Amino acid sequence: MPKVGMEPIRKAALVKATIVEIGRVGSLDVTVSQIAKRAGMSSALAHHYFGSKEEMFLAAMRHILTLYGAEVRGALALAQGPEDRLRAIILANFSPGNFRREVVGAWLNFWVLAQTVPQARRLLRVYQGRLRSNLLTGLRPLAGARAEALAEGLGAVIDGVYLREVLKSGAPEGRAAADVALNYLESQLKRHDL
Amino acid sequence: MPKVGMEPIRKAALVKATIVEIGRVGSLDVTVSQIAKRAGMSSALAHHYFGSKEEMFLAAMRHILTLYGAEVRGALALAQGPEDRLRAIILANFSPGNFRREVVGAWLNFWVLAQTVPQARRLLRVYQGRLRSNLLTGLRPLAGARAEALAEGLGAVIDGVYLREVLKSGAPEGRAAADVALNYLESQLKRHDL
DNA sequence: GTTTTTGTTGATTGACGAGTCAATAAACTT
DNA sequence: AAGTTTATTGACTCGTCAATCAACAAAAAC
Repeated sequence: MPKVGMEPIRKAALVKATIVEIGRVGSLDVTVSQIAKRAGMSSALAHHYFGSKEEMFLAAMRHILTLYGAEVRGALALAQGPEDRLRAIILANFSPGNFRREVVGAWLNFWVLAQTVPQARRLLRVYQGRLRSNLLTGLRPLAGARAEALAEGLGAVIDGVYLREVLKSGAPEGRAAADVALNYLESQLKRHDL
Repeated sequence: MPKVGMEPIRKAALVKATIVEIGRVGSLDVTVSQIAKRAGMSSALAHHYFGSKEEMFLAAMRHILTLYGAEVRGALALAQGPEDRLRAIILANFSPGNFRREVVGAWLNFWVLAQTVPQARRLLRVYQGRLRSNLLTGLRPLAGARAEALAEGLGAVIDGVYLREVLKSGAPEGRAAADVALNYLESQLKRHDL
């Protein structure tokens, strides 16, 4: 019963299913059939809408980045003043959502893909740029000329802490992870006074 | 011309070829045939010696960790006093060798694998444990009770900076990356005085 | 000098998977 | 009502690849 206007619905379902499957398997070694099945359609239809598996992966990443961006934006909307903004950004980066198996799987594989697939690299650059500029608006009033270097460092710390947290055994503790990054920030800002 | 005592030679060649191929392709999507060909033998022989592809991957990781361990040990041997030790460890982590395409590919995929393959996770734990204990012997005299937390943080910073550095476009600057980590250390130690 | 162990590979198996195609059908257009 | 667009899938193609096997050869052991 072909209803018209299915395209966006199907695409959304496929994107979601792609993320879930990557999380389930832990790698990009998922078949289009698996994804399509989870999304409740035939693999032929998946190909019809996305053309190729790689397109599906890229769409999935775009979706992850969209969610991430929305979360950060939401957190920033409530923040008052530079310190609070920075705090909000860091906490958003370690929110529970980012520790869901699917999201973790997506990020790790995203990094692998960014090595070789230009599209993926571009997306990663978007994420890094956004984070950087968000951090900068918070840092400039507090650190002046050192803001640039600090944003760089904080970005790296956030990624590193996240990586450690998701690869340790046991349930990830987002709050503890965020504290490491917050601590970095605090100590760097204190140092500025010297 | 079957010479006896080939096993270690063949295995070493396969491990090396595995690492090179992973680096070339940028993912674990390498075939046993590709690896065997690069190592100058038939794929059947590769299976003969390693049994399965996964075994090859794990052997390759063990090799990477061995090289890494040797480099750190070598750097530590020359270091005098805690500050110098810490400095040596950080610099070793950002040595040119760690930025070779093959090594980068191995690490990124290693992280992906650690999500799901227990053996890989165990190996990663070995690396983290070694780094942690190395850092601790340097940190304890300088930071006392805060040594543990600092080692944790420094480990994360090292991973994060490395990740950023290898994923940026353009040739990686190991020295600049190391400076971020050194800077973190310095600022955390200064803070201790307050 | 025969048997066993070690090294080696071409050929094969068996399975799986990405992407295509032809066909079916409902819904819009004119 | 005829034609076009959109939705949908089962069947198929074509390729790949991990793993196995049978066979051959040299060395070592007995």
